[in-house]
Amino acid sequence: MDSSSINIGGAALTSGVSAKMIRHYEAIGLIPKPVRTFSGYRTYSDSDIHILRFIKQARKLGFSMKQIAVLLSLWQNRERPSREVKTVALQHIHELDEKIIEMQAMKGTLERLVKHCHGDDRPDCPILDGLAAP
Amino acid sequence: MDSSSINIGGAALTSGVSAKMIRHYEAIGLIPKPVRTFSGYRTYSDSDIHILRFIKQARKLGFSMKQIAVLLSLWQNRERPSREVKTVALQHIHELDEKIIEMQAMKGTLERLVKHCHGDDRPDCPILDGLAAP
DNA sequence: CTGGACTTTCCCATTATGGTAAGGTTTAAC
DNA sequence: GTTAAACCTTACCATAATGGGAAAGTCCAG
Repeated sequence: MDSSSINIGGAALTSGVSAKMIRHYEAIGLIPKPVRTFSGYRTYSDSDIHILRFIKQARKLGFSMKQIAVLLSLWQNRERPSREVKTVALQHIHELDEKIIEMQAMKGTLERLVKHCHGDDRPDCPILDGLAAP
Repeated sequence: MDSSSINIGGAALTSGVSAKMIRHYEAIGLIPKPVRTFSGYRTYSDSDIHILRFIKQARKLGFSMKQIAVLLSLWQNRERPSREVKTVALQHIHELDEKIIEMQAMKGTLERLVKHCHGDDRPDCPILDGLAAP
């Protein structure tokens, strides 16, 4: 056996991607089908691990699987224009921004309601009032 | 017919909750089963609409369905201690905060990477490098 | 050679929402 | 009075990314 060839469990450990998700990424065509042993076990090379690490990192930064598919193909294409990579990243930053702003608005509204709620045994509650009358 | 009794379409229009979701809320037991006409059409009263509006507003503030179930029962209980409502709201604010912080961290990392990427025809790209080497 | 740790595939669950299809009902227009 | 549009019903499927579990096969160390 090639010493750099490992089972899915080892690939999960060294890449930080769960075995479950490695199989899933394979099923949706995000990663190439790995070589199988005679008995059907998947075996992963260093290059496979590298790909998994890339995916893991992109997930940590919140990229969607579709965006990651694009990033992966750009990563593997030596001729890519960095412009295309930057476009994907900028778009994702924009999405993050919109979600952050939306959540901050929710938080602001809630904090306003909470501030006026006694939060004791009494039943009157500006929070419920605020939900009932928008 | 009671003039304040409307079909699911009218309930959707006046509450802002889609007919699809009204049926769904009924299916999961979040709202009471509405009266049906002889032919099986759901009919909604003013009080039903009021409930739907409450749910709609809570969703706009990002509460989960489970939290909304709690809020609804507190809303309908005249004896509730406002403390319990406040607890739910504070917990949700906390969740929002954690998500906001996480997304801001992602955004910060991405902005750092993007700043160093030329974004032109050249293939070298610090964004891809950053994803490949965490 | 046996038991434990691993692997395989398959199915189900999550969250909240939407789409579609096949069929019944109501209503307004002719 | 009939018909067509606009509504309603249920049932199933889909989304995004992840985890859980079962049943069965494989590998290795004692």
